[in-house]
Amino acid sequence: MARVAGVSQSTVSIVLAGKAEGRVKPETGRAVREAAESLGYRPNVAARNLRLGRTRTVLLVVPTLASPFFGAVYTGAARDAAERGFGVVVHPWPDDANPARSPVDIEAIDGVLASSIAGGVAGLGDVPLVVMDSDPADPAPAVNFDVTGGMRAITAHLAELGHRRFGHLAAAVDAWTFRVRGEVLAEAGPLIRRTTAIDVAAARAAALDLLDRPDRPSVLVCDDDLIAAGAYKAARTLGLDVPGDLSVTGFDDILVATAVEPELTTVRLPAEELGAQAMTALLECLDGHHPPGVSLAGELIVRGSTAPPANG
Amino acid sequence: MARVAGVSQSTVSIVLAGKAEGRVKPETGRAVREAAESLGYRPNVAARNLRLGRTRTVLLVVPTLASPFFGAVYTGAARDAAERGFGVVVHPWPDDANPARSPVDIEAIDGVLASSIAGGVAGLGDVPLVVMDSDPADPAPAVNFDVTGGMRAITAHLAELGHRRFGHLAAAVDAWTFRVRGEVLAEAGPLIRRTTAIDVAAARAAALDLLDRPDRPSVLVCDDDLIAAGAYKAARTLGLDVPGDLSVTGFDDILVATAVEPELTTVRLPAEELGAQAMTALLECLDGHHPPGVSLAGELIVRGSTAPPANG
DNA sequence: GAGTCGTAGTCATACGTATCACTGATCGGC
DNA sequence: GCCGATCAGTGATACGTATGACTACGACTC
Repeated sequence: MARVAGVSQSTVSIVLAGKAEGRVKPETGRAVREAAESLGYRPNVAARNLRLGRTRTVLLVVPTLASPFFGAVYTGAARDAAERGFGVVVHPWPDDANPARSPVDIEAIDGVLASSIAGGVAGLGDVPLVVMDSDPADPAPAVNFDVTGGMRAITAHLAELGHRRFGHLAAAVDAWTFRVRGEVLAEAGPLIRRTTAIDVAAARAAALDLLDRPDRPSVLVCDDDLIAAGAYKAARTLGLDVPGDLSVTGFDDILVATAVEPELTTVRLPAEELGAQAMTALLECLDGHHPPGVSLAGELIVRGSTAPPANG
Repeated sequence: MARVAGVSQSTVSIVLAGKAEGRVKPETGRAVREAAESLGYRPNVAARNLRLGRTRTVLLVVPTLASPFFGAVYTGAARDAAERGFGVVVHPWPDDANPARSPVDIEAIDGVLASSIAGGVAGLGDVPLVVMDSDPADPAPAVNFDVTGGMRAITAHLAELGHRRFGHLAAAVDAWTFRVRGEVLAEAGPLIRRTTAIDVAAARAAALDLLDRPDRPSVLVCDDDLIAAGAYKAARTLGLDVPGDLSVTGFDDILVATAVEPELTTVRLPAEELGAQAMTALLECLDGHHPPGVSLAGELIVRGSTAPPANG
């Protein structure tokens, strides 16, 4: 390669690293790039990584990718990273994973972007870390959704419609984002609550539990759109019309929200934006800065699943 | 590290690479591993990659990760790869991506696993390649679903119920898997067809087109579960009951299939299995073998969206 | 004309691993 | 007691890059 261009290997390195400014004559630089192009030459990544001790790769830790939500987080993060020449390796961290076993080559990673919903990011050593959906008490830099605001928008909407007493289908996941939902809802008024896995069938069973009683609530507030889909099924089982006899709200605005009938009133969380902002923050950390925490607003999307309660 | 263990760097390398058999005394090996453990030492990946000229990393090319289907493919592939000490980097290839621009460091990749639905895998150079959902005429080793069998199961089920004339909501994607669906359906009997994007709203519009006519079909066969969700909405708009007035079938059995009401009759495609088998085949290729093509059977799942036609 | 400075590029080296060729030591066989 | 063989481990080297130190050369200053 260097021979073809008629220069030394050093010069090739300088030019292709984009550091030619003021150190290499423009025409020499051009000759190098042309030679590289014609030979299809690309610098060896492994050698570069070895020399620099950095890999321009960050790790994304999420509970699973078999969820369009985290797929969107990945998409946003990867786009943002690519713009700065970074790659993203994703590490799904299912509930049943053994946290002690880290199948990831931490040595090959410059930083970590973790969803707090994922089990553990402990034991990853001392790499720069940005957390998504994290407890604000967490010392690590964080990029969060304004879950409080989103939940308040829901309760305000429901109060305006005339609902006074809420049923809450809470996700049985120990994460800050779900705790906040519960707290905001509890502030808003009296409620009855049931926890459930984030799963249509489980949510249906939990919803039946809440609905099949004399004092049943006029609305089911669900921690997740999938749970809301389960609530729909429970309503149908009991012969309740949504939203005539029962209002339902979700959270996230995933695909399912518009696939069901009636379409779901929910809060849209900008998942791609979350990934992108979190990646931006992480890359700031890698540059030695200390980016401020970010809070992304959700947006209440009123669709057909909410209406005034039947009994006024 | 070598100093702590009291041996040379060579020996450390041999032990930690797992090649100690017959070359290093068991107790020496144990001492090395203990020293590594206590120091938290892990071999440098970049140096290993440089030395070996391989990275133990493969690239997965899919159209998007914001779909649980490809998320599942990833999950299966990653699990299978991890068992053999390989990592997976995923490269979403959206329709609007510029195929000429390959943002991936091909130099850092040992092989490629590509969904034929993804735009282009051309220009990736001469790396080993396994294709999923590929045209059987494609020379590359392939791992496919038995789409033909799945589609025949659907037509057989519908014929048995008494349906004679099909409406087909076809995905407007130029890929083998969708072409086959169309061909099998055309063999099965007379049909009217409309293409649509794989999107609830677009599918609803296409379905309205098929249904709002005097000779409307008694069943809508959809290339994808999401399209079926759109068909549901069209039916509701027209006041048609599913499955009383109109049967609907999907394909894939994604989450949406059980979130809608009535739950969808569809063909379950083992997406994780696809990813895993394809990865197995790719790793075979990397070992210099030529694995045979694989065809994975789908399974007809009869749920509540199909019934005999109204007019008998 | 000697000294200084800037420009354009080269040289040598180090990153941490895997592996080939090699060395001592121990041992069995005759 | 000497030879060959086996065992257990070491030494030296190369992978391809980035970079600090260095050189060659001309221009400019006084």
